[in-house]
Amino acid sequence: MPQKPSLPKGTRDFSPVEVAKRQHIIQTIKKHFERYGFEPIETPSFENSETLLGKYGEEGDRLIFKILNSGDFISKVDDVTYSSKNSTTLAPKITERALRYDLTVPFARYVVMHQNEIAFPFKRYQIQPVWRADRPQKGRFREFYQCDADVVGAKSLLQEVEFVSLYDAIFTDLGLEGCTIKMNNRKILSGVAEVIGAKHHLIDFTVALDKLDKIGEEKVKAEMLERGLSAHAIERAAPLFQMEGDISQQFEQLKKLLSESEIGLEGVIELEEIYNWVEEGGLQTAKLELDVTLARGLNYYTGAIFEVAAPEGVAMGSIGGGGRYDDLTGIFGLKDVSGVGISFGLDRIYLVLEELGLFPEKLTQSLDYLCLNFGGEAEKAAFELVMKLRNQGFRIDMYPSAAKMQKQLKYADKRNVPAVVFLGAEELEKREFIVKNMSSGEQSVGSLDNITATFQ
RNA sequence: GUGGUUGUAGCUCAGUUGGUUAGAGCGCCGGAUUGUGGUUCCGGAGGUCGCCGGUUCGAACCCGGUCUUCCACCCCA
Repeated sequence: MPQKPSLPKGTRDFSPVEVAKRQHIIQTIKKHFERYGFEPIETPSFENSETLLGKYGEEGDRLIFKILNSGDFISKVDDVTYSSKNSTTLAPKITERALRYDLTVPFARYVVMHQNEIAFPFKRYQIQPVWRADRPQKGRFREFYQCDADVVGAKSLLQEVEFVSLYDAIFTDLGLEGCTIKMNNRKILSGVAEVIGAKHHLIDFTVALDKLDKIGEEKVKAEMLERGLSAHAIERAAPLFQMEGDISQQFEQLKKLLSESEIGLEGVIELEEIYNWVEEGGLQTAKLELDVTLARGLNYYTGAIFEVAAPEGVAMGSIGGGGRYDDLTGIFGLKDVSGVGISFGLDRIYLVLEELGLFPEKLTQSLDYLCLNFGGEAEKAAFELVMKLRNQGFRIDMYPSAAKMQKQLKYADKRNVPAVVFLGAEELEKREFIVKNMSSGEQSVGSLDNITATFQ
């Protein structure tokens, strides 16, 4: 009995139209990456487990897909480990490889391994799928694409400015106007933790703060208490909950709050400089905002942090993120290489563009013309015409058999062909053909002896 | 990983307190129309009701398990 086929949780098939739409996004992103001087690389879909494990925190490790060793791997495990039934000690012995979890850590590995061939600063982009053993939800999949651009070996804040501009250029080109680029700085978060006397609770402090827009001030404070912060510390952090005014006023409020913290002030000054640079150049459609509660994906960021939110009214998690990480390659033994990068979430951008109806109509057209088939001598003449037009670069297909016209036209309809070509016995006799526009219904006559007069 | 939710035709969904042969709309195929599609009319095909097991004379419906979907946590693109 044949089994019913199914797809693993969190994965999807893509139809021709969906692939065309995804390619449209990818092509747009690539075009702008290259315009800004980034070069493409690719890395394997799986890495050695030790390359990935421990880089994303405990939570991240849990979400990494581990690949079972091949061969008789159980017999190689010692009895103590085997009988302990402890996944954390057993797993490393039977899974020596794992699917990549993002593109940044494999990139860091790449940089370290190829450091002698690379001309620094190295600007690379990478568009490949990543895998996470997460529980799927809307816009969260177990297999999804990331589109990353990073620069390593350049400490200048000019890099951050370029990335903001790149975000703006790409989202504008995709027709996705009104995106918000939220910006924060790890140094500000560290500084705040320092001045409120919660230096050792930095992570607890930021994780709770990050939820401000979602659960509100009271609940955030409650969570901070629960996470071990003192009431006094929370009280001192009050100005964070009351940031107001335009961005430069917010910078002033932060400076006041952080006046005792060298690192905190440094963070504010960095963002201020980025902001001033961006202001000078101007953005096309995106808005750059300061968001001191932004703290996600904090694991390896050390400086600026970015996150992009879709235009208002679209319920979707962030569609892009990034930041500066000063010592990512350090874990692989290469010190003092500063890096900064951004990422685009292809799958989420797709969902947003779909929801807003922003995909160009043209993408659903896979053919410029369909040539009908009337059989006999006309079929040969039609095939000849089709081949000539293909050689000229047109996307043209010929119906493979002399089926009823009704059927052939219905097929043209379904394929969303803008125009069909008729070349039957009647036309052949006069050395002609007819071109019918499928949306207007208009027909025009062309000459077989001068096809370029019709097709150009 | 925790708690909840969902699954019936290709798609969107009905289906009464458990009771003969499980329905609709859209789509699909054929005809009206042998050289003109997207409109209309007529006809037709298509389902082991997610899967496995249990209760019952009898299960789409009740119970258990499992997979899937979506949601809230966790975390994140």
